[in-house]
Amino acid sequence: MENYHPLKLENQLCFPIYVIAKEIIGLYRPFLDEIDITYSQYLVMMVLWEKDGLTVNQVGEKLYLDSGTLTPLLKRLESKGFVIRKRKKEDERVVQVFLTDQGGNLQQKACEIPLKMQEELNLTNEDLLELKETVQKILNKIQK
Amino acid sequence: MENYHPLKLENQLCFPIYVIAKEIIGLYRPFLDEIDITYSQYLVMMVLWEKDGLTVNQVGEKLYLDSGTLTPLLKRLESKGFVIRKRKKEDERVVQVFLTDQGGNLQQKACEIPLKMQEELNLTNEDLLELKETVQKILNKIQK
DNA sequence: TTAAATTAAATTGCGCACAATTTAATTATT
DNA sequence: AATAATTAAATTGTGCGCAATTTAATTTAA
Repeated sequence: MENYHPLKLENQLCFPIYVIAKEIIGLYRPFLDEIDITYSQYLVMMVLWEKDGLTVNQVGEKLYLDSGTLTPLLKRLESKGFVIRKRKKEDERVVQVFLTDQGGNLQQKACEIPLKMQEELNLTNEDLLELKETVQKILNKIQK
Repeated sequence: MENYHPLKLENQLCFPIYVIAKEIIGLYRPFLDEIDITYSQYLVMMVLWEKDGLTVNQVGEKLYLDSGTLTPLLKRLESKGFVIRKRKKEDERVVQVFLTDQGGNLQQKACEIPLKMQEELNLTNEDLLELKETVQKILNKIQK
């Protein structure tokens, strides 16, 4: 019987998760290219489609991203015309992010993406649910 | 009963995977800082500890990375003294990557990391196995 | 055996992701 | 009211990650 080698790639937990995340994001790419946004930008847009006018901090809390990532990302979304960034009158430190009309309309174009991705992944609902539940369970543990 | 919203963040599959990968890599960081490598560099070192002298292509196949990522990464590992890159005599297009003594010795310093990470994650063996199996299952499906 | 096609790595360019620092505004203290 | 502490975003710097192109070596075909 072979020894257990904790430093072998095949025995790593994080590696397959890291790979699968990259691979799935890669599958998104052709669909997202069509609407001219990246995966990270898509996440930001989803957050704003759910609730418009959030601050940079609030977006970051939902996506686990900091201002070092979000500031330039939001500027790119702004230069594409999907959002505008406005400093709050009551507190000039705070920047709120608002959807433009174009940014709002993008949701209609994006709404086919989840279905297309489901076809792309071609997983059973059980597999999907199992994965989501397991990952969520771990995530909750890590972040407690 | 609420409608199902395919564009809501909470209904995304990839997002929690992407977050969990980032979070776990973040937990590795303090341990990897001690031996002065990044997570990606750690993956490359694990590959080389398993089999020394692989080509850039072979490392890339194992880690799902291309030369655009690996060439600069390997140069950084080389400048730290952990590997050396040598073009093959028989085929000058091919670059082989070899561990230096320092690179080989690093394995002894790294071997406590998996255990420390397991403590950090504080997951039951069942959780770990469940996650790994589910992720591997999906990964196999995606890459067929 | 020269020309064409292929291959491996390197390069270029862009967009994250994050640590650390800076800037500017606000709030809390003295 | 002036100072100190805190806060939000922006900035700086480093290192991926990947698409697209380039360079150089090798192989295949004409």
